[in-house]
Amino acid sequence: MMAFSKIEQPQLFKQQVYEEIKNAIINHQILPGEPLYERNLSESLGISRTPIREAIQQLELEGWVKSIPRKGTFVNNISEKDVEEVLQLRRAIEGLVMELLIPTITDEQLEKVEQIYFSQSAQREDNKRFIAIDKDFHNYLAELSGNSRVVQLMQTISDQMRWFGIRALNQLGRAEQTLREHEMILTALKKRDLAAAKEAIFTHIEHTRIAVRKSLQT
Amino acid sequence: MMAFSKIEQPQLFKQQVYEEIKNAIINHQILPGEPLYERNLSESLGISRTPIREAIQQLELEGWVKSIPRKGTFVNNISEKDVEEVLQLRRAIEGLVMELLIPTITDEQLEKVEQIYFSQSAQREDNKRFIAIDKDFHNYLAELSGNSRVVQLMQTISDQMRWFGIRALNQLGRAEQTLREHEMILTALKKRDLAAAKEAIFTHIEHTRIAVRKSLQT
DNA sequence: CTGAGGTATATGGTATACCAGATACCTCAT
DNA sequence: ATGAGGTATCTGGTATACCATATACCTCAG
Repeated sequence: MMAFSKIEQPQLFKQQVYEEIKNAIINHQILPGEPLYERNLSESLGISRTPIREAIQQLELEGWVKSIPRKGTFVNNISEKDVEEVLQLRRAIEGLVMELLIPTITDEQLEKVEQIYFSQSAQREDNKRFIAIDKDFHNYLAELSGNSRVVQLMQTISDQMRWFGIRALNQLGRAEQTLREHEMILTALKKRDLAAAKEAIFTHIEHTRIAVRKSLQT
Repeated sequence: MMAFSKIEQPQLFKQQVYEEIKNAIINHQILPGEPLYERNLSESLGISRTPIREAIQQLELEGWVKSIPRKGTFVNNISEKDVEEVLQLRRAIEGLVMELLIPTITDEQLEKVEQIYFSQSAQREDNKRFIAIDKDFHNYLAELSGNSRVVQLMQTISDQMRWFGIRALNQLGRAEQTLREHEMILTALKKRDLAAAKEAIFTHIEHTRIAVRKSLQT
């Protein structure tokens, strides 16, 4: 018998629409306050309203848009409060990740973390890739926590960070600072030193907070 | 001009259906593995499939059910892993709540916490009400954090706790222990003592974990 | 000119029709 | 008896039709 590869079921429309719109929001192609009309999207994408409604609902549950019955759905604003909230949450979650991580991390996993760190270092000139790898770094650590709810939460947090933080890296020296801080985390992990790891991640988040706030004021 | 009261817009079907099904799951009227067929629900509830689909999607995003394309959607199981995951998350979130809470809590708010504590104490014989007030206690603390994302997360966590923990309270003396632990938290809050508050909440969660695990084994 | 009230036309909410994949069962050649 | 293959009938996915509300604009009496 031939070696057939498993046929994967086709991706549902609603999932594709969800990704598409979310990316458009994160990349600031759709701005806060702008409407998302179902019929409009339906025509643009060449599909019916049903999958679009479902994609929009998911976006609303994740806080990207706000739907007002019989008026429309609109992209939410980013306030300074949002930044504070997300970063407070991130601090707690990544602290937890460190606690769960340290007792179980293997040498192979540490190597992979280091590898991500190196590839990020190599891309320090390319802002977009740098940010993509930054996300990988934090999400991989979340995966190593072994807690699927934490992984999911961290993904949402990463997306929101990308949304309002994409310009924070343009600040002079922020990329280098990020790399130094990631290195601190990596070093602490290698030693399996929980206190140092938590301190390193907290410092990193605090500096990120400052950078993001600065970028919002401009 | 007469004093008219504002007309509130009617609740959407999908929201009602969502509540209904979620409660049925939490109260173990629908058991893990059981199917939720759209047409079936549609007939039972006397409405069309559209709002039902949207309610089911929300339930899926929150992890209550799993939808398999063209097969059906089924109530998820509760594994010990789920208990661990939720309680790990809860520990991190409620720890954060304490950190955010202590510097800002007012005397009036403290009084309200105490009031909730008293009313829970008064209902120690009525399991159902006791659990409802327990939820109020923790959710109110979350509100005082001033972080809306934390509030929402805590609500989801509370629901899941209710789902797999409803029998934990049947254990001998668990209600009294819960009350003592809540009192510890309250005392620490009154002193604005962060370290003591965190220790108290961590102890409470750890004991809850043990009780829930025991109740799952029976 | 002004503004109350009608009206056309947006919107999302809901109901319904139809499609394709999944499944169980039946049929029938072996 | 058995099992391959057809078939009826489940399922969710998608498209479409229709409804009520919300809104902007128009009309016309004053």
